Amino acid sequence: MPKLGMEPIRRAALVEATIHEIGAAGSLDVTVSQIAKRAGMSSALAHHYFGGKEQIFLAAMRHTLTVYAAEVRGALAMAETPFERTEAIIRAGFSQSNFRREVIAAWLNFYVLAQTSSEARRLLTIYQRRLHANLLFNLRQIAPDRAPKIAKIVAGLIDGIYLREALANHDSDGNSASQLVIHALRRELDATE
Amino acid sequence: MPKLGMEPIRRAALVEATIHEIGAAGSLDVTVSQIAKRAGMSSALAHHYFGGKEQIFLAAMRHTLTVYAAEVRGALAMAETPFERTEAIIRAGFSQSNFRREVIAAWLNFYVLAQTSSEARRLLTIYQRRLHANLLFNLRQIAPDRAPKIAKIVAGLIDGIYLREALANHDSDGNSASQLVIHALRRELDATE
DNA sequence: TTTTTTGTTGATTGACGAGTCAATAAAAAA
DNA sequence: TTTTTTATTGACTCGTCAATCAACAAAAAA
Repeated sequence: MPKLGMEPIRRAALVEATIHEIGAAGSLDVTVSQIAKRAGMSSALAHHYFGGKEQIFLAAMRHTLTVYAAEVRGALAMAETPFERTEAIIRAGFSQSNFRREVIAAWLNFYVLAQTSSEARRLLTIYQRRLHANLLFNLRQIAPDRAPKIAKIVAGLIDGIYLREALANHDSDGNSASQLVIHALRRELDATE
Repeated sequence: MPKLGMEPIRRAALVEATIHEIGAAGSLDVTVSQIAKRAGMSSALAHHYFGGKEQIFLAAMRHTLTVYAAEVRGALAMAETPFERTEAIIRAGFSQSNFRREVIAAWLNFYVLAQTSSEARRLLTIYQRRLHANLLFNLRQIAPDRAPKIAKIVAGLIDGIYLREALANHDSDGNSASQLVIHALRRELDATE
């Protein structure tokens, strides 16, 4: 029954299944068989298309990053002023979708993997640079000289508050998280020195 | 050759070895045999004293937290004013020792484990609460009403900047990291509203 | 001295899992 | 029509590893 052109479909299904399985396990401790089963194929086929486990993981990470980037772009498109755009970037980081179990698991395990996998670290660096560049570009139009420092603070706050919120015992509240970061941003911008 | 009173010695050796092995692997993907070997005993003995793998991990996490808490206490003891004490807490979070490979690995994997292990989550909550309470106590003496919000921001910044610095490509610079957080803290305190 | 407690390990069990391979089948190209 | 390319899997290999157990040794208690 081989229908041609299956490759992209299979790959997408595997990526999707990987993200789900990692979310369910909370770790990278998932077997290729589990992933393949959820994606509706044999583990041999998963190996055939991706070569190995780590490459499947990296594809899943790449996908998570891509989705996140798209979300940021979407939010940016709706904003007018540099301040609004900065706000939009912050809010995008705390959107509901980023607090889904699978996404949280993806990020946490991404960090762990970044210690030892150079490809994972490369991807993480891309995320960090992109976030920083986005913030910097908009902040420069508000406070040119202080922009670099403010960008670092906002970026750090986004990551840090996200981490705390993601692992908190109560349900994560993206809204109050955003508000907190935006508050700190205002403080920085209001200072006149 | 059984010398009595070995238990605490063995346990300590296993905890130490676990932290080293996790640091070397970057993940929790280390075998009990590896740990036991580094600690100079058979894997059977490790099981004998700890019961299982997860309990060995948790003991290692507890130890990491304990060391960190001691460091904070030490730094606090040398500070006089509430502001200095707040500064001390921040600096303790970015001390050299916290940027050692094993410590970074311990924290990152701790976060991952906190998703699924209720004991790991409990420990993490203790860390978060303690940090927050420490900051709050000192900030209350400077800006009573704004203290809660400022504490959240500082705590978030500590975690977030640490994460970025720990996974950065360059060598981690605890000093500039502390400076950044302290700068943000000043901004909050200088605001008069 | 006999018994119990504490320390210790080699050997084993039982399970699981990554990656390979040969074989099958259908579509497309020659 | 023959051949090549693409899709697909069951079965298998080789390895690993957590956890258990029987057994041995020495100190302490009875």
